[in-house]
Amino acid sequence: MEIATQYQPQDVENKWYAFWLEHNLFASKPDGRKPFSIVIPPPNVTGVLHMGHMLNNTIQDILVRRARMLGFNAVWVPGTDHASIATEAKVVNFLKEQGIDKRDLTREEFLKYAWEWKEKYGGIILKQLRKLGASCDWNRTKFTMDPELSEGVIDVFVDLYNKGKIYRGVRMVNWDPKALTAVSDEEVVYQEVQSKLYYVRYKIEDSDNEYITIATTRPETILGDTAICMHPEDERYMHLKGKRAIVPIVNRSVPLIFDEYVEREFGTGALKVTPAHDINDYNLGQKYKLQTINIFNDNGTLNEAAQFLVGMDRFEARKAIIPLLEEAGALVKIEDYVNKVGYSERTHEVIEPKLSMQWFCNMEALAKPALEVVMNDTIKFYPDKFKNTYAHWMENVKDWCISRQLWWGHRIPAYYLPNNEFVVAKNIEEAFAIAKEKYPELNLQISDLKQDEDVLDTWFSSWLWPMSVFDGVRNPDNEEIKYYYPTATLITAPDIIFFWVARMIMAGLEYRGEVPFRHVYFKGTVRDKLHRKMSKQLGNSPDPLMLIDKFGADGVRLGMLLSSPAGNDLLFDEALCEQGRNFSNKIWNAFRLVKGWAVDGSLEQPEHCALAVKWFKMKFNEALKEIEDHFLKYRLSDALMTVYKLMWDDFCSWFLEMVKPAYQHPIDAKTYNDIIDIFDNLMKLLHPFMPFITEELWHGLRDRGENESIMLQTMPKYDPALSDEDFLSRFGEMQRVVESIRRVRSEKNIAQKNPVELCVLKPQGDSKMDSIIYKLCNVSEIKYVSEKQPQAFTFIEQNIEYFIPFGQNVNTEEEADKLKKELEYAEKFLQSVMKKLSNEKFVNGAPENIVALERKKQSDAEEKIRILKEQLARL
RNA sequence: GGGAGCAUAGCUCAGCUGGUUUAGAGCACCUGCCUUACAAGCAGGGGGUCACAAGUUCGAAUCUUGUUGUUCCCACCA
Repeated sequence: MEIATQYQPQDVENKWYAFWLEHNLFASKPDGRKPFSIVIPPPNVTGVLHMGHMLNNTIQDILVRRARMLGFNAVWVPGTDHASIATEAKVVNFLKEQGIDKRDLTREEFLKYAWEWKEKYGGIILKQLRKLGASCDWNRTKFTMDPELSEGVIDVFVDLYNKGKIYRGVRMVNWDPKALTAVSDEEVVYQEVQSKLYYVRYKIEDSDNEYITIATTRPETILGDTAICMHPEDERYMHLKGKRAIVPIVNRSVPLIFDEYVEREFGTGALKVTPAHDINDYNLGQKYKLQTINIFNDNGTLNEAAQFLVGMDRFEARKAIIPLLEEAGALVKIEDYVNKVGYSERTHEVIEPKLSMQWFCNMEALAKPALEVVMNDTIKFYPDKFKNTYAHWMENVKDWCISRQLWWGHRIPAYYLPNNEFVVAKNIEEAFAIAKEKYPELNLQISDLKQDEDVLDTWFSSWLWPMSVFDGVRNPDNEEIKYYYPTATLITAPDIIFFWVARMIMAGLEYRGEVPFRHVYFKGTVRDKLHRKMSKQLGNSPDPLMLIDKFGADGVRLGMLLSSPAGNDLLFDEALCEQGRNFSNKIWNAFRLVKGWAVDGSLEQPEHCALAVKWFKMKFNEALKEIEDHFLKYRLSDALMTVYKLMWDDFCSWFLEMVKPAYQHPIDAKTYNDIIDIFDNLMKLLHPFMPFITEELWHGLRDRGENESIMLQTMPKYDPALSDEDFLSRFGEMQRVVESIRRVRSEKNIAQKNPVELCVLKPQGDSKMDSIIYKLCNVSEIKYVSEKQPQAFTFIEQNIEYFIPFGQNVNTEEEADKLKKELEYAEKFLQSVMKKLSNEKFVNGAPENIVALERKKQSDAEEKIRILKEQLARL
């Protein structure tokens, strides 16, 4: 059989993914087994795969594939999120490119375009996930605006409204003047910007020439000022109590108020108050019953109320107002200033605080039990440091603004009546029925009801995701939700802990009385190796599909995971994928080697092979224990590294070299079958990490049936009965002897093809272990001697002297130097041990076994020193 | 401004309730090898006063306190 020397992943990966789909191996239905479910954090329907998704979904796939092989009925539910702001913005831009303005469209027309756009471009990301090997049950693919999911969202809204948890009210909200919608506090990102601080003086009313100077970063809002505020204990302004000032340009008389909110040290200690356009000013306005003058239109231009610069954009107005202030003699000075400005996360537009009528969800009652389940570890966070962050937010939770002034999303099921009242109901018919009963005097027609124009915040559907994908909101007693809920593990990023994780917990407890997941694994941010976030502007974000093309999906999966402890950032470097690819190739070649051997059934199994098999099985078993422990703690990188070393070092470098038959010689059947068994188990162990190559090689190892897959095999399990400490330690000693012989060969330039003799200063040895030394080291003879050997390279293992005689060629000086170094080391070591042992307090105070250990160290070191000194003397 | 985390080899990280030699891994690096599975490889090697200081202890990378540096979260002083 011809097998290429280099592994070519492309064909293999496509072949097996198609095979898995064809045989429906990702599909799951409730049955008698224990469930293991994961719901995908739904990516934006318009999104394309980036490195963050790669990491996140690799982790999910590993957990799901492993669970399947551990005998769970595992399901991974895929889907996408409608992402109202992001998607609507994309559709608006798309239409603009075609010369269509959203404002010229009706809601229905726009939504028709949006759906068309979604059908055409949406869900690309799910196709891309297949390249990664994601074992999602694709038949279950959900979209947050699917009819049944939407129905659930509306049900929840109506229910919370009826419970009094949802209310409508005027509040200061974060307004995005580009998207023309309110956004939640969590969707605002603050950035430091270089700006200016303007000092402006206001004339004191009824005074000759008295002024008060304030400092502001937003002079254009002067047009909406309705007060000046100072600290009540500020000596400089005491005399102004009870007076009024004149706002420049508009010449409005406003009161001077005093409140402790003002920071005396900042600026002049006097603050202009614009209740309509600043959250703090708004609070002052409420407290002192100030007039509120809204000078902005929704798109951020100045309106009639401003009187001046009407129609101008807020940033233009900020410049244009300067000459007006100068003209009025009000501008005192301008300073450079660095301040923080809030931007909309989605549109990157500067947020404008705005008073508006919005819908809110009261969080207090929902938050309480949700905090508790995390604090008492009903839900476990990995790493658990995020409990702090979570607790802090939950304890200070504020009401959630859930309305968005958009069209793409779940429309709020509130229906307004001609008398300005409204009713909340699942649909217009129900609303009509309620309204008729409530207001018989209105003689209502159904056409009198006008539905609220706003849609719900995207997270108001996402928070139901672990329930809604199993239709558990609409239909809470169905078999699926009862079987799969709660899900096993949520894999997500810490930056959406409040947006999403916290709210899913609230919704789960509210609607099922049960947590939505047992564990939450927080992955880190994927950054480049210079610790910068991946971004389009920097161009430091590699295209995942190109990486897969270059290194294979298995290689990339490994690359993602090689350095990614939970909660730590992943510093991505293509070199990691290269390492993954190299590992694929290593496995591939191990396979080539094994498959290249001829098997001779008549041969006896040699001693060294029997021993090697015994050793590897034990080693494998030890590794299983370690790996199981790592998985329990979600230390996936460590689990992977354990498998990696088991495969590369123990299996390839040691085991295969030990059992490898001489060139063009056949191997005995017993050993061969053991090797195939071992290889088989290694593939199973590796499969969750590298699904493709393991499936390929698993099929290559033995004749498999047409429908067989490694996915359906049982994961090997740690067996405590198999471990034999004594054997492993004797084997380890032998390995160290082998390494020492190699070191001598390397240092003395003795080629592997030249056989050497090994003399051991010891009455007798372990012939079994010796058989391996013969096999690995090209040793012509191992002699047990009672005399030290002259003219030989020497080394010491476990205080036994070994000699490799080499005639006259020994450079005594060099050997002596080496021995001196070793001696020096041993003496220093002995000193440190003696320091401890000569300390009476240590000998009396420390536990016996620790002291005994130190005494053992002492005698070992003394013995070694004695041997070294003898050797030196002989030289 | 408030809070949390981190600081161990060139890089990324392990190191569990203090004691298994004088602190480990992977990558990178250096030396020698195209040896018959793999140069995407093999064999060998070098590299760290565990951020700093003090304390607790017979004993500290590990516990306490302080200092410095760094990251993240929350708040949002015009």
